[in-house]
Amino acid sequence: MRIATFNINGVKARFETLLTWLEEAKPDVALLQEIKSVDEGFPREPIEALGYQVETHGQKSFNGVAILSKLPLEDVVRGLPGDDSDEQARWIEATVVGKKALRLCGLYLPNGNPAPGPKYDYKLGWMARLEARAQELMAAEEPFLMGGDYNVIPQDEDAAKPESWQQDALAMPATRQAFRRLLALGFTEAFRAQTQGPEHYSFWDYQAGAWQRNNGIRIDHFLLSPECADMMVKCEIEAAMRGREKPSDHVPVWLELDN
DNA sequence: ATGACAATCAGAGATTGA
Repeated sequence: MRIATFNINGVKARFETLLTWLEEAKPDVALLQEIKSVDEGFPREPIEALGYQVETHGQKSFNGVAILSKLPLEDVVRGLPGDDSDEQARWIEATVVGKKALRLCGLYLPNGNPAPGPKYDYKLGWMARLEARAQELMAAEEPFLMGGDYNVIPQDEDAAKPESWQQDALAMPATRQAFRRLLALGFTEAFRAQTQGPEHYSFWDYQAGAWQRNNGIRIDHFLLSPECADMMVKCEIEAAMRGREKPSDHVPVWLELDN
């Protein structure tokens, strides 16, 4: 099974890009972030026409996540548990039923800038809730993964210019510490399990020719439970998407599982 | 230190993003 995570930066603005990508790349499952659309505004029919089941968790203008799957999805959960007052749409879960059941979690972790401040507090609080939910899922000892835009630069090698991110919410010590705490629950960070070294990025800013200068950061990740990591075949970043017409500022990250 | 770029909502320019 080939699963992709892709922050599309607006499903309306990215509709043609998304549809072409689905037709050509043919993911079995796509975890989408920043759909920036309410559920009723999501272009469900043309995507269903390509053979996908579409499950969305949207909101007006900002955020919003979705799961597209060629195999049936069951037990959809919308919203990250732990704070009923949180109205931001950043989390969706579903079980994809193939030969084995696999729990999928799609996430759009808060940016957190400026830091320090209330937005950074929200980010760290969200990460604490994420850890709690991950711990619950781990306890089930069944295969699951969490994929999405983590807004975390895990290490200096994950940025072309790490010095310029030292004071940024994506790379500050407390952010990296919270990410390490998550990993310490027993996750495999899929990309780094197979590929080492610098110059592997999933985001390039629209500004200042970041793509042309390869001034990128790696912030889109797959975390695999032990039972899921056992099924991993490969994990790759589709960087070429950043050079196409009307690109998102993020590119897809691919995970292939033998399941 | 600031802005560069893009999307959204709205119908200009502020807000958000990373």
